[in-house]
Amino acid sequence: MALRIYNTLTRQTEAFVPHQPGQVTMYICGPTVYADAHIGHAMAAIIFDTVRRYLVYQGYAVHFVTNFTDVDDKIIRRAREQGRDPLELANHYASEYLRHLRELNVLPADLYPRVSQEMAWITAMILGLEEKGYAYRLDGDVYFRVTRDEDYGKLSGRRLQEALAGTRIEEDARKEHPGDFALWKGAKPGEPAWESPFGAGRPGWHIECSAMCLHHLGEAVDIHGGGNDLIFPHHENEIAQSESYTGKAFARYWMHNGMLQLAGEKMSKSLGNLVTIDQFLREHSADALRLLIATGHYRKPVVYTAETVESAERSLARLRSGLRPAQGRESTGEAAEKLRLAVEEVRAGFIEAMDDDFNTAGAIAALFELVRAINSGRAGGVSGPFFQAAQQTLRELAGVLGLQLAEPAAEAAAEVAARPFIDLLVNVRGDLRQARQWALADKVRDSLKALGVTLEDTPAGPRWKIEAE
RNA sequence: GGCGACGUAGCCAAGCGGUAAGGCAGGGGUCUGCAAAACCCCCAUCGCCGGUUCAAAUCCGGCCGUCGCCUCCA
Repeated sequence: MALRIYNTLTRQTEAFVPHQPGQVTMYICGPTVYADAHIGHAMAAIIFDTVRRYLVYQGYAVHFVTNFTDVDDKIIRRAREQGRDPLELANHYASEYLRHLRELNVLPADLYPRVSQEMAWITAMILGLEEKGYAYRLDGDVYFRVTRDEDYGKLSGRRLQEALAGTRIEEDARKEHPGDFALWKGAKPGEPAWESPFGAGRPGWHIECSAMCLHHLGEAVDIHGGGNDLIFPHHENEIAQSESYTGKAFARYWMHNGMLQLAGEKMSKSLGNLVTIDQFLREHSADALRLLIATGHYRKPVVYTAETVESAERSLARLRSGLRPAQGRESTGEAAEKLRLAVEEVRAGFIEAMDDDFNTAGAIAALFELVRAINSGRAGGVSGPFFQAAQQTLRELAGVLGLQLAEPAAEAAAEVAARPFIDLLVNVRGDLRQARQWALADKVRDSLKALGVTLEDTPAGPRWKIEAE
């Protein structure tokens, strides 16, 4: 078996064959930076990070580019409201976003191009399109001529005539065709503008990604991705521009992730039903979000509720249980052999699932089987190389999904201040147990529990942790 | 109105023609002074109605319901 990917363009799952053997280029459409990013953005970033990690795991050299839209109507409006400079505002949210990505354990891209720094490439491309008859000027604007592009609509499955019926597009009588979209917008007073052969202005939304992608990754990328809300019009228009410009297929595989749903609706800035990444991370770990997302399939919507997050947290605790140290000293024998075989099976199952269009849910099922095998082995007294190898495999495969399986931050925080006092109480309780003073010992444990400290007695002695609020 | 996706146990969710993965929650047991954790066991015929097939959750048709896109959006 080898990797297969669902391609939005063909609506089929296809064998993955990159242009250059062993090398993969990925371009993922990044956010427009004008407000705090929410966990829907995080979901897209996490999904494509997982795709990337798996490709690397399979030995590909991956060149990963994701952009920032830092020139845009919404940025300008927001900046005006706050009396700030648009680019300064965009830079602020872009660096915030980069911080979020780090916190979510998303690997950094090789490059984060920004519209404001790619103007030469953008205007050159528009000029090229105009020369080929795919674009026309209109009162300082430049539009793409959709009727000139014979296969326009192939990604989203919309025919040009159909798109017109029942559409809510404001008819702009000046345009040749209602579906024509702006490549360049002439400058209006008070707006940031760049000089160009068409006069001062700024790029339309779609052209930037085409230009940056062509500039940094060449005429044909292997994987071009983003949220499924970008299929139309954004990616449809990217294809139209890019292929009209180069005469070549723009992207080999189009991948689109499903939306995060809050209260049964897509989470979005315009609907206002959002949880920001900061809000989420104040109460939960990055692992919890990554696991919640990986539990489903990337093309389907993810249901976000207090209950599904809580479930993810508990599942995570179970995954971590596989990492606890061995207790016995049986390095060989039947139980050890059983564990060794389980590791082989789990790895094969994990790869088989991931090869099938990144079936992370199946991959996680394999992880849980490994956890059970490890815990079972530990209970059976297994230790030594096989036990270590099993745990190492768990770490490694979890890592492909971007899961770190670190103990909760709350416990780490306790190490600073409360640790000596808690240890003191735990020791006193230990003495009480020695003296068979069960009632007092239980009182200490119950009191600690009430304060959020959970105490467990294990063969290796007591262990405690602080529950996150 | 057009294009598309989806409906699997209390919840989340794989499977996509050969007789239902996994997790959470729940029940029983082992261990434990008692717990907790861990381990063992139990817990669904797949929205509804027809059809194709030796065989369907999986294919086809109809119906009901949910969601996304068609406007900025990951």
